Amino acid sequence: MATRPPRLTDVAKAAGVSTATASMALNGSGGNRISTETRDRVLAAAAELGYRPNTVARGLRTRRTHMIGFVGDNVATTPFAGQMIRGAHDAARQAGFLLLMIDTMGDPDETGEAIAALQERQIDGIVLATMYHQVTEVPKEIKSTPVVLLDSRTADYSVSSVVPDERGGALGVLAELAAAGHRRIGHVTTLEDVEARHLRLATWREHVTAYGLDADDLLAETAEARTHGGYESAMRLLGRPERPTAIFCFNDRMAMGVYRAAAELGLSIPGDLSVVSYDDQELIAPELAPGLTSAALPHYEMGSWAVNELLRRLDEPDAEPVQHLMPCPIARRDSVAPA
Amino acid sequence: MATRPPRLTDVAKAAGVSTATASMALNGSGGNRISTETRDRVLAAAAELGYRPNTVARGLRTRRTHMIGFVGDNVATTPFAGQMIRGAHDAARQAGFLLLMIDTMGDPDETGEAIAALQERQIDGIVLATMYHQVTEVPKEIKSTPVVLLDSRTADYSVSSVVPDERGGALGVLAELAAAGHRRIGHVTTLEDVEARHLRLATWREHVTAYGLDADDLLAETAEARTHGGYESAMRLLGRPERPTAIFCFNDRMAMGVYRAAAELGLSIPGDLSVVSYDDQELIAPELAPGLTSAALPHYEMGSWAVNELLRRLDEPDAEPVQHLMPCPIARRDSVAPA
DNA sequence: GGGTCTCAGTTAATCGATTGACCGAATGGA
DNA sequence: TCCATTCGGTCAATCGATTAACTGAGACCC
Repeated sequence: MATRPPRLTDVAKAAGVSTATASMALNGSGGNRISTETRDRVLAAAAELGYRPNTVARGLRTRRTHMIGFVGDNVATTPFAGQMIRGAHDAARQAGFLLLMIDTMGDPDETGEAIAALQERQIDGIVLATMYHQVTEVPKEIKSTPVVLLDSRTADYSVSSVVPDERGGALGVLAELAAAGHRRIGHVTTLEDVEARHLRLATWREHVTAYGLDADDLLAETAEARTHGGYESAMRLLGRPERPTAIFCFNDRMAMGVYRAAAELGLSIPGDLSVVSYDDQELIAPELAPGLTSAALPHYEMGSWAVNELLRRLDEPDAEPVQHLMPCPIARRDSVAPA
Repeated sequence: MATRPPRLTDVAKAAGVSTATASMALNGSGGNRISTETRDRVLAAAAELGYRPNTVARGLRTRRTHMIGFVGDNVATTPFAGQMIRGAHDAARQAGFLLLMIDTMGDPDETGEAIAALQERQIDGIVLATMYHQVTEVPKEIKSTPVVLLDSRTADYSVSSVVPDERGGALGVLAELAAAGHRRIGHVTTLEDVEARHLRLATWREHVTAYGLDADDLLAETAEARTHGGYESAMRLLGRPERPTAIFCFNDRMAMGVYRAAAELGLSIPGDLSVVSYDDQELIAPELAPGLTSAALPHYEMGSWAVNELLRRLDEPDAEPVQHLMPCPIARRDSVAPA
């Protein structure tokens, strides 16, 4: 029981062949130099002994560790991280890779350290994930290591990246409102200067001005992207002389505040006010009453896309970098009714 | 730029010493066989070249990879996972270790595969994490690999483990109610047959029967552990002739339903009804109005404890296994008022 | 019969570090 | 003066795989 796990030598000995032959038989490499019966003998011996290759030794020789570094800026504290990681994890697993995870807590120094630590371990590539859609730079520590950006992009598009199609998602939920006949649509957005804010805001602006409404004039409110911020913004928005018949929220948390404001003002959702939002957070959107129609951030898909793109680049290091926009599907619930 | 990263040989050559000397100088090993000036020369050369050891080669030789396998049963889909992972991650990082993560989706076959995949990569030890407090078995694939259980334990306590002190947490929130003078305290619990349910329910029962109340008779309701389940349970509980003045909820999601039920019945919280709960989920407990008093699950602390215990066992493989109960601090908010 | 292929393997170098065994010079003790 | 230590290093084996180069036996062709 306390014996060491079997090595390739043991398998070779048991099958009566050299380690070279054993290696080729097990890996199917070396063309057809191994006869079928020899291969079977080796395979049988390996199974018999419960042989598992030592991938550290293999990695030393082949310079491939089948490990991917996953560097996140706040993996733990955001509810989105899970799906991103799982998407990446599943795609990696499928290809025989494993994820070596580091959370940098958003500290650039930490990021440098993290990348160094990963490179020391000879990871085959790196997925650089941010928890919120943004524009970043690739740390200089990454030299020739292949890298793919997850939920961010570089300013010059020089590195493969995947980000949510914010515009598409925003158009999607706004279309829900439009189809229900809404024209005066308010927007409640965040204070933070992030890509998501800009794109959602711009798309909303474009949408309402298409009706000849003056977006600047009256319909957007800004606050901290939490329940309370949503509440205050909604109170202001709904307190106006000509109140909007619908509100598009920056995210579900703010929508939660909008719900509360509506309740306080005696407005029923969706009877008196329709609400749509972004993120489709599982702990919020479906749990509110009525269920909130929201554009989902495709975290799982982005995670898996990033890994697959990275794997592709391992085989074709000189392939052109790709910028991918991942569609944001609309989760339709009961927060929209005819105007 | 496209040159290979420097190897130990390069450092040795640059410093005019053998690789053995370079290795010892860099690692501080070999006692005091290296003179100070030689050491400085080697260190300078390494810094100059930007030398980073190849830990794959090192791992092959030393049989230590400084990687810990983190196997979770549903890492992605639960909001708790993040803190558990980060606790483990931080503790590992601090000691120069990295986490190799696998999510098994709760599938036992997957777990076996995962462990094999990790062992092939020669990880130094394994943290087996479950997302909900439960009793498990250690998969037989783990033979001599050191392992620590995170948020679960074996029936026979043969493996080190850490779980939340459910009893302590429940007593804590119940004490909040007691201090406010509540006696008729209802309980809303989950249908699921999990350790958390048993311990919280038992503690509540013990608490209320201490007042001479008959727990069986009237005060516990069971439903699915979601908002709606909490809502229905609360409706039943509050519809009784002598309604409870306070409710202890299995978790925050159910508490959310209790809030809704109270609102519908025209009961104000905490004026007419005090509510306490368990889990202290960041997206729920502080966001509800009024803020919910809840016993926090110490996921971060458990994660870091598990890794530290694992690291300890790497040095002392024969140490007695330890079963640790991690305290659940009470997050006091505004959902409790005098009866 | 001699040369050339193919087949089915084996031998040995290699990946990049760590480390036990060894070694020459200087120091110290008797 | 001579032997034993200590000091400060070097040599070479080693971890467990992969793989380029080689080899011996038959088959095949002319």
